[in-house]
Amino acid sequence: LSAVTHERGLLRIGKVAERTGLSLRTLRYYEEAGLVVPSGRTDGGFRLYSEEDVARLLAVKQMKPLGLTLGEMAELLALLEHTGAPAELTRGQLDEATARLAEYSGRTHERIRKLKRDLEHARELSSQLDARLDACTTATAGRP
Amino acid sequence: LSAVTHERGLLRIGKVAERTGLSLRTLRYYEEAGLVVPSGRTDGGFRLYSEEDVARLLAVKQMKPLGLTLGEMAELLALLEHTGAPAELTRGQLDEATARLAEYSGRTHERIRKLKRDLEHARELSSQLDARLDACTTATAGRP
DNA sequence: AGGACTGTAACGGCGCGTAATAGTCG
DNA sequence: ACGACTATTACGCGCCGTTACAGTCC
Repeated sequence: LSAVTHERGLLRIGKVAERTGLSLRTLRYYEEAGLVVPSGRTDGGFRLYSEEDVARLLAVKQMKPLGLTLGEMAELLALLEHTGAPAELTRGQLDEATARLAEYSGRTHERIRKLKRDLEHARELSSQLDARLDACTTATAGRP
Repeated sequence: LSAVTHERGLLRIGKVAERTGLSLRTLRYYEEAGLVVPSGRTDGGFRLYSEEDVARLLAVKQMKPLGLTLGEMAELLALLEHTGAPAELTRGQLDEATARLAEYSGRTHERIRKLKRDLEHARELSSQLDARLDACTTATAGRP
């Protein structure tokens, strides 16, 4: 069995957690949510992740800032796969996929605007905090 | 009673929700969490918010992007109030407040870095989505 | 008096963290 | 057979959304 997993380059959950920076709990939850389902299991029941699975997990990690639910991320990933070869889709499928992509695109642009606002607010608060911190250390310096 | 609330400019929860953009549920929860407790109540039990309360709520809303818990935001607001007049604090209080402020300042800087990373990732995904969207609409255009 | 508003209480949900317990691997 | 790893189950939390039902205001 070990020979097989090594040949095919399958990883158990611990190594995957190491390489992705995601917790074991998160990996199991992603499977439960249908977001990233490991390609296999050992006879004993251990999850086995392929390199593709890992790539998908990294993609998910990158998508996190978009603020989508896990279900939405699953749909978006599927959408990106399906539209990889648009020629193989029927007219109806292509229209549908395009519409869904457009929606996610819109939400992403909106999210970017929100992130910019958040960053601005964070900067304001940061300078306010630092100013107050200065005032306090100055006040401390002028003590007996 | 109406005369009193109008004289003092006290608002009921609905108007406060309108002006802050926060939901009724959120306002009630913030009170429960000790984050923003309305200055008064009517005899019948309706919450009455002062202009100061509203200002505090808006401050809270601005702080949201920092990713603090409601309890931490409460502490930070209290900290900013207490350090408003550092001269009135004992040496120990000032040291303590300064230390706590420094911690929040550090966390804020960290958060800003994270927001920048998130924004970058969101931009990447956005352009990827838009490119795919282009490919799909182009494919659609070249159909019968 | 009636309609708009507000109160409390309770359940639900997402995205995990955190045990607790038991089984699997090399 | 031993230690390291993993499985499932279940409870908890933060931050609310969402009823359901009852009371308040003008």
